[in-house]
Amino acid sequence: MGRPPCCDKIGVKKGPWTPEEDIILVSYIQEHGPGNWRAVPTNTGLLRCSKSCRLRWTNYLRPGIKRGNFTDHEERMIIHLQALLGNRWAAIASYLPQRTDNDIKNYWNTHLKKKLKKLQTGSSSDGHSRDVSLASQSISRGQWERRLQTDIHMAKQALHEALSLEKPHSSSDQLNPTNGYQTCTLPGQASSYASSTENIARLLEGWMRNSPKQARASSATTQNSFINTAGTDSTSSEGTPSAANNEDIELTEAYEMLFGFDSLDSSNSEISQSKSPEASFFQDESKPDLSDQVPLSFLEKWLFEEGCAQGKEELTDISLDESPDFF
DNA sequence: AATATAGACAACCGCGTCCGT
DNA sequence: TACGGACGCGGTTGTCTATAT
Repeated sequence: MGRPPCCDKIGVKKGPWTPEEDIILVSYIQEHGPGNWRAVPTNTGLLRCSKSCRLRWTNYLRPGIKRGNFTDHEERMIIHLQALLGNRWAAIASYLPQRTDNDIKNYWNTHLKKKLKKLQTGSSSDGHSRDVSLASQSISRGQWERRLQTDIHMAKQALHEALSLEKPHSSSDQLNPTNGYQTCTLPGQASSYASSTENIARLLEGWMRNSPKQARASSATTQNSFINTAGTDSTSSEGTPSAANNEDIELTEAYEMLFGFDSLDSSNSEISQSKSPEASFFQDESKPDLSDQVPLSFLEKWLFEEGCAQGKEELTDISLDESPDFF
């Protein structure tokens, strides 16, 4: 029973998006900004339901999206965040601003799940499995606490960042943040996305070069090309993971990366990227608020009430001193 | 060369939540 | 406070491509 499907109207198109549709949608959003998806099909003449438009924009057309070729770093982030947050892909994606929740979800389902399974069963005799299962499943209290720490820290920083960023934006040509649209100036890009007609031109160019047969693939790749001009593709693709061989090192690195505050401050960390203006743009647009992720204060309380000796001192630093400010 | 199968990923569906009225 | 519309999220399906037989 439930609600009738939003797109069961006759004449609503389904299936893969064509380049033409993409262009129409991008043009419209450049003009009006994302949001009010209900109005998009009517105003653009697209024979798509509002959901489909939103999804297409959020997952593929939005600037700053990096597609394919997950790096080791990203992979580890996903594994650990999944262990921490579960299948809350949107929350996980908020730590990887260049990735969409759908992308991460797909990557998890198609690659990481299998990989972890393989490693767990395949290396159960050589001691690696302990680490893998640790990464994917069970987390010891101490580790969990440290994650909690990091989460609190990041959440606080994100909030601080967001609050300090809000203030300068008041000009009328930047749409209301509540609809998630701002003039998005991305790193290394002088002109704003919103005013960049070059994006569309590049889209078209790419599509023209490819035969219709390749339309689907080229759609993705050309999107990449224009999207990647916006984002910083720090990954350079060849990061084919070799987790099986380097699991211990990787896990160590991953934990350092995830839990060490030094890495939070490092300029090339995804986490630190999530604090960037463009990240807050993306978060405003489609990512959940960090504060949504874990009821941290409650968990902190619980931890302290548990009287866990192990991470108490560590937690004291952040949780007692800082988190009350945050909440 | 043709067919079968597996893998990858784009897109859809349905439910929950938020927010305005 | 209740209601309804809009949006976001996670799970699932469908389709295309690559590889194996």
